[in-house]
Amino acid sequence: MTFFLGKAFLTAAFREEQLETAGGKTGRITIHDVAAAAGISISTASKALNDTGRMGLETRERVKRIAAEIGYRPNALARGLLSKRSFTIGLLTNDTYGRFTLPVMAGISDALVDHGVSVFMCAIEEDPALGQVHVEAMLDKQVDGIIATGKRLDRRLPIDLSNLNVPVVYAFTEGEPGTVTFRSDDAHGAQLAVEWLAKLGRRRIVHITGPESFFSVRERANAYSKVAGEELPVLFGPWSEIWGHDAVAKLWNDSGEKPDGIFCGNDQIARGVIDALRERGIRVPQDVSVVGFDNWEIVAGQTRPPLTTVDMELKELGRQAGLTVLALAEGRSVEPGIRKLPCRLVVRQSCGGDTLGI
Amino acid sequence: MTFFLGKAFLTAAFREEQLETAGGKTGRITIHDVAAAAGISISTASKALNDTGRMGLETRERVKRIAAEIGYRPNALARGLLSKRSFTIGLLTNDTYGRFTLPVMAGISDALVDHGVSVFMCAIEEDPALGQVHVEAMLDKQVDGIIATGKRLDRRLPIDLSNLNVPVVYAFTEGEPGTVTFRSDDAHGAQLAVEWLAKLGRRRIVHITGPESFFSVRERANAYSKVAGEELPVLFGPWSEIWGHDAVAKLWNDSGEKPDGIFCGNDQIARGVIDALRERGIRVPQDVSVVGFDNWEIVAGQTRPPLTTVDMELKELGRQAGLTVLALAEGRSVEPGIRKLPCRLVVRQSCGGDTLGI
DNA sequence: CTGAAAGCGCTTACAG
DNA sequence: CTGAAAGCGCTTACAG
Repeated sequence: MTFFLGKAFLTAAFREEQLETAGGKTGRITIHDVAAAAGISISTASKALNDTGRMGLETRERVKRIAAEIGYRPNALARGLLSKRSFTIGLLTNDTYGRFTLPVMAGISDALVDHGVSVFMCAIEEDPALGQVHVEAMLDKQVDGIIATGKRLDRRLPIDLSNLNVPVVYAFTEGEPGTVTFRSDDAHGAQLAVEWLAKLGRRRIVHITGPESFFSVRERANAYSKVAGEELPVLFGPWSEIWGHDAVAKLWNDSGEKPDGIFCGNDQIARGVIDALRERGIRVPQDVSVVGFDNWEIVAGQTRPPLTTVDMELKELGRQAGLTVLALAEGRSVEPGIRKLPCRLVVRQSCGGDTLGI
Repeated sequence: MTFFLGKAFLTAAFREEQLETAGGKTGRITIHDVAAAAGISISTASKALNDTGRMGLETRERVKRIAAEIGYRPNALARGLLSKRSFTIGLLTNDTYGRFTLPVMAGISDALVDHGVSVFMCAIEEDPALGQVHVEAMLDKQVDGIIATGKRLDRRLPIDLSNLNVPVVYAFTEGEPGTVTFRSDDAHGAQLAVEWLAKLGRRRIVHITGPESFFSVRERANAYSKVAGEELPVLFGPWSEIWGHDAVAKLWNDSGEKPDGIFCGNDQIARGVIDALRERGIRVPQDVSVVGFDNWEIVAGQTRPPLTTVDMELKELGRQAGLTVLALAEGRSVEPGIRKLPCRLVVRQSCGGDTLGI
C-alpha cells in the first residue's frame, strides 16, 4: 500500500507537465508548441529565437516572449545533431582523491559554464579498461573535446588519447607530444618560496621534499639550489608528515649549524616539520621559518602556526585548459606545446612577514 | 610560423578520419556507412546491431562484424532524440572541497557506467544563480535525472529542484519532502564507535564533537549517550583540530577522574585530541583509546598512531543513489522517504584491539 | 526475412 | 518578411 502511494507520488511529478502541455504526447515543450502558440511556422520560430533570418523586430520579440511564457527550452540533443556540437566536454582523471582534480575541475567548469558547456567527469583510477569504457561513452555522446588531468606531471593516464577525432588537452598530467599541455611552473613556485625566506633574512635554508623520482620534486629542488645556493642540502623522502618529522630529527641531531629556514616539498611534510620543531621547543617562525607547497587548505590552515605555502593555481590552470579545448572544438587554431603557469605564494604565519602587507 | 605549424598539426588529427571515411562529409562513421558496406538498408543495419527485428543469424553477425571493422559507434544524440533517454545524469553539489562529494560521485559513476550512463558534475557553491544555470544546462541536455549532494545532512542546496520534470534523488543533503533521500546512519556509526570502546574495556568514555547546530552532531551525541550512559559528558565545539586540543586541556585540567576512551565527532578533532594527549605524555592507545568519525584517509592515516574511525560508506551511498535515479528514469517505481545507510568501523591503532582480527 | 517511410526536435538553405 | 522542405543519425511501426 505504501509502495503504491510511493509510486503514485513519485511519478506524478514528471507527468504533471505532460498533461498540461497542449498537443505534446511526450510532455516536453517543443518549438512546435511555440510556433503554434504564436501562430507562425517552426522555421520562423527558430529564426526568431536564434536571432537569425530577417523579420520584424516585434514578431521576434513576441515569439521570444511567448517561448518564455510557455517555458520553452531548446532540446540540446536535437541541436547537437545538426550542429555537430554537443556543448559537452569530458574530463578524465586518475586522481581518485580529488586533491588536484577538484580545483582543476572547478576552473574548467567556471570557464565553460558561460559558453553553455557541461562537463562529464570520469575517474578512471589506473584502470585502462575503465578508461576505455569512459572514453567510448564520451565519444558516443559526441563530446566536443576531452581534458585529461591527473595527479602527477610526469605520468600519463592509463589510456591513449592520441587518435581520437576530438580535440584533447592535457592539464596537470603528462601529455602526448605535439598536443597542448598545461602544467604548473614548479621552478617558479620554488623560487617564490626561497626568495621569500631570503627576504625575511633567512640565510641557512634547507629543502625537505618528496621522492626524487618525481619530476616536480627535481624541478623544485633545482630551482631551490639555484636561488639558495648549490651547496645547501636537499633531503629527499616520502610525501608524508612523518618524513617531515624524521628530517627535522636528522638535521637537529647532526652537529653543525642549524637551518633558520625550511622549504618543504609539500604541505604534509611542512606539517610534520612544524610539529617536530614545536616538540623540540624551536619556535616557528621566530627561530625557523617554514614554507610549504600546494596550499592544501586542510593541511595548511591547521598547522600551528598556519602555513605559508605555494599555490599552484590549479583553478586557473583548469580555466585555461577549458578555454583551450573550447577553442579547438570551435576549429580555432592553438599552438601545441607545454604551457607553464606561474605559482603564487600564500602568506600565512609560519615564516613571519605576514604583517608586512606583501 | 610556429603558429601556423601548430595549427597544421593540431587540426590534422581530427581531419584524418574524415578523409578516410567513404562518403561522409562530416567525418563520423554513421549507420549509413555500415549499411553501405554490408549492402543492406539502414533499417536492417539498425535491427542487426540492436538485436531487434527478425533476420538470419549470419546476416546479423556479418553486420556486427562489419560495423566493428569500420569502427562504427552509434551517435548517442540521435538515439536520445528518439528514445527520450540521454543516458546522462546530472550531479549537483555545494561541497567545493569535495570531501564528501568525491566518494559519492565515485559510487554513482561506478554503479552507472555499466548502464552506459555518464555523469555531469556541477559544483554550485552556495550560489542560487549558478545552480539555476547548471540545472538549466542539464535539463537542456535532457538528463535522465539529477542527484543532489552536499556536505551537510541538514542543509538544502541553494536551489529548488522540486518541480522539474526529471527525477531527482538526494544523497547526503537535505531533500524535499516526498522524495528519495539517502543519508548515513550517524546514530549507527556512533553506536559502533562507543561499543568498540566498551568492548576494549573502556569505562569512562567522553564525546568531543562539533557544533550542536549540526543535525549529525546531535544524532551522534544522542546515540553516544544512549550507549555510553546519559551521565557522561558531551563537549561541543568547532570542527577543528584546535578544538580537540582545547577539549583535552579542559578535561585534564579539571579535577576528577580522567577519561580512558574518547569518541570524537570527526577525524580532525580526533587528530587534535591525539596530538594533545601525546604532548601531555598520555599514551594512545595504552592509556586512552580514541575513535574518530569520517575515515578521511588524509587525516586518519597520518595521526600517530593511525586512527580507528567510523566510515560513512559514502561510495555505497552514491551507488544506491545512482541506481535509484536510474530506476526512476526508467519509470520504475521507488518508494519515497529517507534511507539511512549503515556505517562501518575502520580499525587502526588508536584504540588498541587492532590485533584482535575483528 | 527486408526495406521505404515517418518521425524524434531542431536548423538552414531555398522559394516565394 | 515568411514558410515548406530537406536533413542531422538514428529507430520503429508498417508493407511487402
